[in-house]
Amino acid sequence: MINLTLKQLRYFDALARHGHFGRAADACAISQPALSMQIKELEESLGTALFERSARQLRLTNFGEEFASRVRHILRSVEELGDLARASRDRLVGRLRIGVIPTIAPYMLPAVLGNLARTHAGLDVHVRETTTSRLIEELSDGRLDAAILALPVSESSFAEVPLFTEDLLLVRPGEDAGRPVPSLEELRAMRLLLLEEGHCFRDQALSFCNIQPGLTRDGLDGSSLATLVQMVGAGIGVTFIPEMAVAVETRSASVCVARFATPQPTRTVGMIWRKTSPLAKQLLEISEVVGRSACVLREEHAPASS
Amino acid sequence: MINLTLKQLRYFDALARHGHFGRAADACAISQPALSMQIKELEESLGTALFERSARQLRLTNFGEEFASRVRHILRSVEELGDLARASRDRLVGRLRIGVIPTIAPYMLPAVLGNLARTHAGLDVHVRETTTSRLIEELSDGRLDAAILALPVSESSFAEVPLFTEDLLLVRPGEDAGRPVPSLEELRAMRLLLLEEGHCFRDQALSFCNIQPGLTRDGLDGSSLATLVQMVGAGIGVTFIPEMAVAVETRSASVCVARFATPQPTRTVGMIWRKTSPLAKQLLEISEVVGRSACVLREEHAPASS
DNA sequence: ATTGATCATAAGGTCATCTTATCGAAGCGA
DNA sequence: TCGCTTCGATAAGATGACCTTATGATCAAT
Repeated sequence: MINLTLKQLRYFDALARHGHFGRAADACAISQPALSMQIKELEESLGTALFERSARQLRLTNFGEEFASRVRHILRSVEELGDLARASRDRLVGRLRIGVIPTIAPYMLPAVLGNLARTHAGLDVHVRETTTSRLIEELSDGRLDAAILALPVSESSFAEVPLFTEDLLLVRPGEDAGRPVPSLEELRAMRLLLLEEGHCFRDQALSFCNIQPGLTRDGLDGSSLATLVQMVGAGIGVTFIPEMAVAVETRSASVCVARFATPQPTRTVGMIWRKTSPLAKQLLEISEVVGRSACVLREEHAPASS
Repeated sequence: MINLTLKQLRYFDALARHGHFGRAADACAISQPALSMQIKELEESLGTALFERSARQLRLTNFGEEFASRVRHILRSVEELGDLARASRDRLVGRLRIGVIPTIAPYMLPAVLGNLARTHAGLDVHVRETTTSRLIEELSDGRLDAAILALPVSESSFAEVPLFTEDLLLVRPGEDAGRPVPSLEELRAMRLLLLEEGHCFRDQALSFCNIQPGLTRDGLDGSSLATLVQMVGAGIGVTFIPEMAVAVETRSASVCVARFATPQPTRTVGMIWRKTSPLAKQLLEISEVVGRSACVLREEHAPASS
């Protein structure tokens, strides 16, 4: 097989343009013999003459003409590789695949996406909403670049950045407004509506109540916080929601939201990515944007601390 | 400026395809460290990571994906350069610009072009018809690849190949048929019709008659052999034509053609090209095709020797 | 804890490529 | 016709790019 080098093509291009070994060599910042030799080698490896050397003039052969036009195209493409690298070196650009768990996505994404669009124009954000375990799996094998979920994740291969910690609040039917916040024992006696298995938020609620994950009493699992809140509004039971969901979810339901006595249940929302990700630096930046978006969100909508 | 090498791009492509340093190195027939180093250097010169290296897996970065697709395109283009060279190395292909003088072109070209089309399919022949001096000029500065004309040309920078030598015949009005062929003295007394200045055939005729080129007596120069023959048919005078023109030019005119006594006037038709032309080898081939075309032509149509 | 897999690093040798110096051919002017 | 100049090719030596083998580091799996 022929083994051309870009160097040869660059020299050839210069010679084709200048039509003069000496000047072309200058243009390439090499000596004339070096250029002569490379051109000779190029012609030998092609098995064809590219130039016709007469005493006074240097001319491209028929084949050389065609060759030159292709070579120019190739050299341009190679230059573009460099441009592409330069462009993507500084700012994060292109596709960013980010996963978010369902108890965060609907509340944070609008603000986050809005802010990212402003701070990282040209970033093409793809969002995937699913459970923590799936996010971790997809992150691991490169189908995602980052994930926003409840910490801790404790995977040593991931970098973990906490964004903020928020309280979990109790949602009761509207008529319970004003009643004292139940103690843990009272809570355990109430009908607690939970998300389906697999949602970390379910586990967090159970953990707060000191209930073994296996020992849930009924099949009244909801597939989203919205569903749970609506069920609460219908008087079926009580549930938890995180602060960030309060404004959205309790607006249109006849429920009331109460803050637990300290120690309140909380969850820490954070962002994770593969430690090996070359986007690490930019992801840290992005995590700040995300964090700020979320704080604003929480402070605007959460009920005052009790 | 960035200085990429094709080698790096080839290695990168292999690594992108295999996703494994060891196997990619095998595919490139080099050792794994050699590949590692080239990839590292490539990434450094780009200033961006192309791969994300985790313990177990090798993955292209976002940028790497885009880079890979462009690199593949470039590598394909480079391969095509090789193909192009291989294709044009063997058979002469592409444009061939050939010049022919006007006293040859109309008679030889039909046969020559036909034969070339058969023997050198894919050859795109461009014909230019003009005087010897212009042909030489255009050949010199590369606007033509070869020329067919009357030898000798005596330019040391040209290769000269004689194709054949043909006799020049006398064309007289039809009623002169059967009359003895005039001697040189008688000929000089007759009204000799000639081509315009610049045509070598004019000079050849004058030279045969031993007339100084400056001393032509009247303004009855024709711009083509056809014109001259028609004028002879009209009884205005006599003229010469080369054997190859006899069949074409005397068919439709009331003229008769006579062969001179030996030593007959002759002209040698040949082909020339720049000695430095890389087409030299193929041009020699072509000159044979041309020569054969012309011989057949002459033998078919010329009147028998007296 | 050990082993195996995998990629990075190190050290040394080889070959490609560069440089300077020089040659050879050809055009050009005296 | 004889230098003189220009231009590309060639030669020889120096440098550096690149490859190889050997080894290190890391991480996962046993």
